[in-house]
Amino acid sequence: MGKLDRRRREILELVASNSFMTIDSLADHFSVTPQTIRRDINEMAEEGLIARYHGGAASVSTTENTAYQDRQVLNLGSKREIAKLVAEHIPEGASLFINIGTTNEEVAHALLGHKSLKIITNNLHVAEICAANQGFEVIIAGGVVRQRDFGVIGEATIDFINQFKVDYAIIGISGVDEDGSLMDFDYREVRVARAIISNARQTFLCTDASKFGRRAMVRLGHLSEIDALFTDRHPGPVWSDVIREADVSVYTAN
Amino acid sequence: MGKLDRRRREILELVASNSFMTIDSLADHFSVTPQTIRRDINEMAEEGLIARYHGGAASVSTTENTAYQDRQVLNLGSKREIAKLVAEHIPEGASLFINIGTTNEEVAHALLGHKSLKIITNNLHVAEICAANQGFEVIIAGGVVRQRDFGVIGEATIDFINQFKVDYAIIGISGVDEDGSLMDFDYREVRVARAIISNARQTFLCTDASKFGRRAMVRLGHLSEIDALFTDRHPGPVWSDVIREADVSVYTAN
DNA sequence: CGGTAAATTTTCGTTACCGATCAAAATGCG
DNA sequence: CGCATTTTGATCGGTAACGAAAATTTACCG
Repeated sequence: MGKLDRRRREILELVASNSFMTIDSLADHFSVTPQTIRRDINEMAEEGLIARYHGGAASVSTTENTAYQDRQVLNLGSKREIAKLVAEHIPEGASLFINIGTTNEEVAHALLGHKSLKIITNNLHVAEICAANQGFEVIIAGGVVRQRDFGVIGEATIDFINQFKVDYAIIGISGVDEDGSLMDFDYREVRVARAIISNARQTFLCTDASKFGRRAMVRLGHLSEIDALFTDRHPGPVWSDVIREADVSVYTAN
Repeated sequence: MGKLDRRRREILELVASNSFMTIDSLADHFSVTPQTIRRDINEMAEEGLIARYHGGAASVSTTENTAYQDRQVLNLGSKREIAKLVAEHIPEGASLFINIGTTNEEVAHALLGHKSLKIITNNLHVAEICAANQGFEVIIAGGVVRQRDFGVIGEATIDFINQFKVDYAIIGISGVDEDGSLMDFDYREVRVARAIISNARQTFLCTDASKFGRRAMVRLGHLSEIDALFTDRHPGPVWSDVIREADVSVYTAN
């Protein structure tokens, strides 16, 4: 293999892992002139290996599920802040369940600052995020993968979860009714969530305030089964009474 | 929320899902002048939300596991070709096991062209890739997630896999000895692979020719247990005899 | 060692993008 | 409605990146 092939292969790697590389930074990296890099990436762009842009090159997006990625960015700011708050309440060395939801994926990110945790999840993304930390023991629940949000559901999943008993359950939700009922759309996911709650010593509900008042079909449980609610702002006066009666600690980010 | 906030949020989404966006394409998309887009992305770049480059903006890489991503691009070309070849030998409607390995992840990509498949895997990435296809039923095996390659391993994984019996096993490997022994580095992964092979009617070994002669510690099995070998070029004369004796069909890409 | 081809650097005129500035338009608010 | 503020558009000189082509170096092979 020639030096040229090796360089082009490495360019491909660099562009792939940084998503964008300037001509100049590549020229520096290989100690060649920008011209040489231009020739490389122009030819690679013709082969469709990378995408050429003015000033550099980007990886050609091979990603299948853009719909999900788009949804994931919605309300990203508040989700991040909620996640940070939750992470501050999880002690080092704890064991956790984390279920489905984009907010929970942000929680997983926020938890990466911890040294040592034991995490059991039915969310493919959470498993993948947490696996990055050497100090974590990550366990994925087996079962059918739901296409919509990469959640794992089904009877096998419930059986799997029932094998464990952990310190904290991190739960997301699709909606909260005026009477404090926690609601979701998929009864299979609800059954998994119930198994998670009943096998955890404490349950944290993580959801942005917009979910309060949102309608969903399947009843998951009630606020009184929750120990703490983490949200971006207080959900509003309608829920003040039911939250107080349910004896839920409320933590608001910001 | 103002029109400006909405536009910036959407810019963030577009940049995130396309990894790079030019000023002009964004200006077209929002029907504003490039100046306006420049202002937007310059300010967002100051906040650290995106990365500014000459001619456009790229997503700031939040990715944790660059080491794995780098490795994944190695030999990408031949892996893709092997994967394509494998996909051509899998009939519509079949049920499959797919285990760990970057080549197998490419197989998962290649299989997306199929309409309907039932896929059971202990590889987080394969599950995620296959979940994109509405016609697929994807099942992830439960167990401990290995940090190195997002494989799921352990006793629970073996039990889970033993629940199924499928048409095809798609198997990757770390090395093949001169005597035809299939070798791997992790005995826990080997035990999962053995469970997969014994619960499949046919086994396909997918590996590039560079693995032939590579050393590894744990014996997984022997070429004679394999029905077909998919590779990028014939492994060489040293293996000709053992392959013939093992009665393995060899398919070489290109 | 010499000759040939491939790869890289150098040079230079051209094009595309940039930021600053100011004017125009939209928006918000009493 | 009218004023203040924010947001957007237009202009322009300056700079960075571009491709083409020639010159130079490197790699290869007998």
